[in-house]
Amino acid sequence: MNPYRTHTCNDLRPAHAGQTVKLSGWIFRKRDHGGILFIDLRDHYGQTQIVVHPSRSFFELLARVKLESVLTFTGPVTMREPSTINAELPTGAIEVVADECVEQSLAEQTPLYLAGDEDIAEEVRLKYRFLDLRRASLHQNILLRSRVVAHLRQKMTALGFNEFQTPILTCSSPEGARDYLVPSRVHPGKFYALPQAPQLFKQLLMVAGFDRYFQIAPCFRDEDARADRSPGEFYQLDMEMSFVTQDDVFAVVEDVLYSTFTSFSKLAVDAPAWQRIPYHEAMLKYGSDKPDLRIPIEIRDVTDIFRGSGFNAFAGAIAAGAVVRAIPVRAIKSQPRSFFDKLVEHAKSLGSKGLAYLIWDGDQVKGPIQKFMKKEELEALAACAEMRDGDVMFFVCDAPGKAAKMAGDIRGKLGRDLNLIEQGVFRFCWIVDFPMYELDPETNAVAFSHNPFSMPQGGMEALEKMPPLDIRAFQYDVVCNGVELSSGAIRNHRPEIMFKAFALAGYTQEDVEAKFSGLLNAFRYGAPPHGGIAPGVDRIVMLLAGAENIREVIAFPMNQKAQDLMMGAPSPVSEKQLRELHIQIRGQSKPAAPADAARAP
RNA sequence: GGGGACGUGGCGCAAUUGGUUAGCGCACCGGACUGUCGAUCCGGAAGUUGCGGGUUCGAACCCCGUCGUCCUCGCCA
Repeated sequence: MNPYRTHTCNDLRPAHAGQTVKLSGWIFRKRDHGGILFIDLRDHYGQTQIVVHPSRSFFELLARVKLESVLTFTGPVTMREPSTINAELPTGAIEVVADECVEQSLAEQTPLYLAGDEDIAEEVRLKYRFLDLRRASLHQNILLRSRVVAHLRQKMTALGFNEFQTPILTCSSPEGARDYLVPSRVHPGKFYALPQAPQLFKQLLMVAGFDRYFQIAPCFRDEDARADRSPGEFYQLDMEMSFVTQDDVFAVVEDVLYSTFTSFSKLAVDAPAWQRIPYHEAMLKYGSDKPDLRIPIEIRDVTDIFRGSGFNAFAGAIAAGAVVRAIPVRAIKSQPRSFFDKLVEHAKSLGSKGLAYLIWDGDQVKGPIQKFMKKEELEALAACAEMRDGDVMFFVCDAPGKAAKMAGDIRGKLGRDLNLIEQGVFRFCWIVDFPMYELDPETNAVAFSHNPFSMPQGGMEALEKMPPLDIRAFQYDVVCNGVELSSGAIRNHRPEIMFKAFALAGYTQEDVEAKFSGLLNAFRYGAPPHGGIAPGVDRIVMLLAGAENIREVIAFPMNQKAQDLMMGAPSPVSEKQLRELHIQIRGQSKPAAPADAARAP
């Protein structure tokens, strides 16, 4: 018989009454009445009340033992008196009367109190992650993640995808984010890089004829953190398919994500097919390429109405190439003056010179810029967003990209501050038709705007005949509630189109050959048209868990500065290790720990 | 690298905005208690207010610097 338990802490019910059982777990809470002691014994599965009578030899030990100690109890399952049944607990109708007690591991006082619901500083939670993970909310989030990953695997396999592993030690990629580098011992001065994504490998698997690839793929990028972006590493449901169009990729992703979201959340989920919003339309209407469609505000372009108007601040800027974006909001005229003032301050903090607005009040239009506007101009503004009594229209004026971004930020802030965000729903959309190229704001040169390996829409003909900035790529994002869940593309599998695409961005054929020889070589021996996408697993689980922060769905996350406070990573290494790797630390920051670190080579 | 918020016993917070011995809840320690389920009651210990400097008769509070955490911008093909 197992020496630790016959049942888990969530197994026992009235039907077990009379049986002698053995339970092991952590002491979650104690209620000591002197003449009787109740212990809530907790394990992964649940909790069970243990009753200890003072006649027992271990009564004194248990009265003093610290919470979170691990113990094993043996005794009979007993029905509780009706008045003492705890309907809140699945095991609340019974209790186990302790006849024997074995201490497995006594705990010191824990640095966080696990039975409470108080907020705890992240630093403490991260340092004692193994304790924080015992708490119900985080424990459940990690379990949810486990079930989601299992579901993704099952679903992908059912759809005919094969799971692969790809190298973790690979080579640095010339484009994209900063790499994590691993020095080579055997090759002085050379480095491996951790993959930012298995992008090239999955394309090579398509060239190898595997047809449908997927992987729950670890990705490593040395970029700074955000609330929805853990530093260092994250996971993607990486997939790639041969002989597909964009529509085929969309169908798979809609199937997988819809089934995942409906399986693991009670919230309403947009049923496929999800709406497709061209990139330019998203930037215009929502001021973002990851719009939160739960916010019922649509931005308008009103440049033409302000062009030549009496409001010189805008009219002058428009003459110099600026645009005006209007953000109409319903029924907020009664907001206090401070609301508007704060919003103006917010706009200034975004880099705007101010934030103009007009208030539709009865049959009048009021507000700081009203006096500059002609009656017909006000009527045109009212018409473009069907302004009615009580509505307010905010205006930003700047260069097109900046104006869109500011308007989008203000749209989001209004949505949050005014509680306009639709609750209880996952709103999905595709952002499609990303531009292939954009102007580098510093050099004013044509540069790739996203993935240089995407197939340009129209292929070679588009590259040869269209103005580069008008060319769109077969590139797409899935967005859910304002969170970018994934990016993907139909790939460019034709070397001659690739050379041309890179040429427009200023790369010679030799550049491309030098940087991407592996992929190019593969494409010279028969490559299938292919495409794919890679939904972010952490973000999917974050949405499903309703978590505000991605660390809430990662068992062992790093902090914002990419440190693991529990393990102490990153850490200094010994001089011996550095020598083996042919590494010498530059500048002031010498490795701290080993005594021999100071000895110069 | 820039901006913002925060930093007070183990944990979460407060301190009438510069004024008595820095207070409260939880956890902890001691005592009481035979039916609780965030037990209750009584008592106790625990603080260089992140650190360093400055202003002041007097600083948790104001100023300068510094460190740390989080949010954000840059960055994330």
